[in-house]
Amino acid sequence: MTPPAIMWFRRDLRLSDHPALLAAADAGEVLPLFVLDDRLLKPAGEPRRRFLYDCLRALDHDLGGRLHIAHGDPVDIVPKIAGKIGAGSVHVSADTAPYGRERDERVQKALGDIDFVRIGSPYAVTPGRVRKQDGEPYRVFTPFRRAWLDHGWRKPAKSGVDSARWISLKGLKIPAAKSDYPAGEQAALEVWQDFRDGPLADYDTGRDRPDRDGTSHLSAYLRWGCVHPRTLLADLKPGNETFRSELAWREFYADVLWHQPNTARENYDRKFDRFKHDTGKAAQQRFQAWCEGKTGYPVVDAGMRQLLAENWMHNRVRMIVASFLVKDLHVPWWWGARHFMRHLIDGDLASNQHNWQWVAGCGTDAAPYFRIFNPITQGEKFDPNGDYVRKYVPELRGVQGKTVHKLDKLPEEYPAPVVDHAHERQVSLDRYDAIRTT
DNA sequence: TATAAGTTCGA
DNA sequence: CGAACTTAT
Repeated sequence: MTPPAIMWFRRDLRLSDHPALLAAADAGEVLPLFVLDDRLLKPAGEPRRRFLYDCLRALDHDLGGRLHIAHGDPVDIVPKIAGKIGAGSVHVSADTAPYGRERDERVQKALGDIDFVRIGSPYAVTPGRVRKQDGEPYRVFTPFRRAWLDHGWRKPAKSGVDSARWISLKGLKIPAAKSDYPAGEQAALEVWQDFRDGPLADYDTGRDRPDRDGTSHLSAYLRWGCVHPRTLLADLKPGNETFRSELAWREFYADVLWHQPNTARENYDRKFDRFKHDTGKAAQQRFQAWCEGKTGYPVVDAGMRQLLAENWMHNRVRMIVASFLVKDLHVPWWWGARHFMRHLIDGDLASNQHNWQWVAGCGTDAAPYFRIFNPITQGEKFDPNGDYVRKYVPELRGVQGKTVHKLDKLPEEYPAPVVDHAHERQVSLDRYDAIRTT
């Protein structure tokens, strides 16, 4: 058995916005926001070290957080991490007791009431394991998924033995779409069973409808370690390929970030380093409007307001708002990624940053740059009756049915469009032309 | 996990 | 004439 190493990342949440988070913080002061596999702590070569350094630096510097490390290892890299991140933001709680239950208990006691025990990585297959025959990592999702399936994984551990000990969020209520669903393994399993026996059958199309409840709502549980993906995978049937693929995407992006930790902040496709962004005062104001859900595009605004209200956003809408920020407002993708990480209850560095890169066209296996979402037609297609928009945009509650998507038929108190989509679409295509090398 | 513009085809 | 399909971006 590998010795447990416990790390977590602490960032400054605006706790006043989230009474449930506040209660959890009251219980233990800190929240375990980022948990690493202890194998990454072993001196096993530069790639692992780089992963550790860069993830932590990314989190600390880009997200305004604090790092807190507790461990029993004489791990030689800890001082280096401290040096990288800078004095004052790293607290190391050294504990030299032998590994085992006693040491776990001592560490836990030293760190407060949070039940933080970590076992194993939160992936079916540990990042870095699935490789091409020549040893190189996969850069395209579909072959990765095939190899990942072929690789296989252990059966899930029994409840209460493995996954339940992973991380605990006792007392933490996750403020997501389903109000009042609590944290913890038991709650995660109940959400899973509800989904498995219901919306999963219609997942292919149902997951794209933000006006309905067709997604699994498991993202926060997976991200916080309340449930292990192997538990879900073991429960899936041959017909559930789409949901299995969503889990595969999660593993794929973890693998990509493991191999290239710098891509948490930098373009995976370096050709995009030359891409022209808008970052001046006007762009900052548009970015602000986007953050607040005041762009004048109904689905975009509904999504951004759902994010602020619930710390969660429907996946289809995430794609729409991301496309809008990058391709209609021409803002760097990492601005949007950072905003998401600050607000999403399920925000995961690998999935978040690489899905943003996918939308921006600069990532692994990215969407072709010319795939530009039309925020109006996306709204009409996936929120056909306008129910989603009306739920989150009070100014539009008086507008009937699909009319909420008609920009020229919206009430005066609703913001005018910050930009003209057709024009900005062309601007984006022209800027892409400028960096193309074909 | 796209869109817009153009083309084909049948009612 | 609109739905379905094709194609360039």
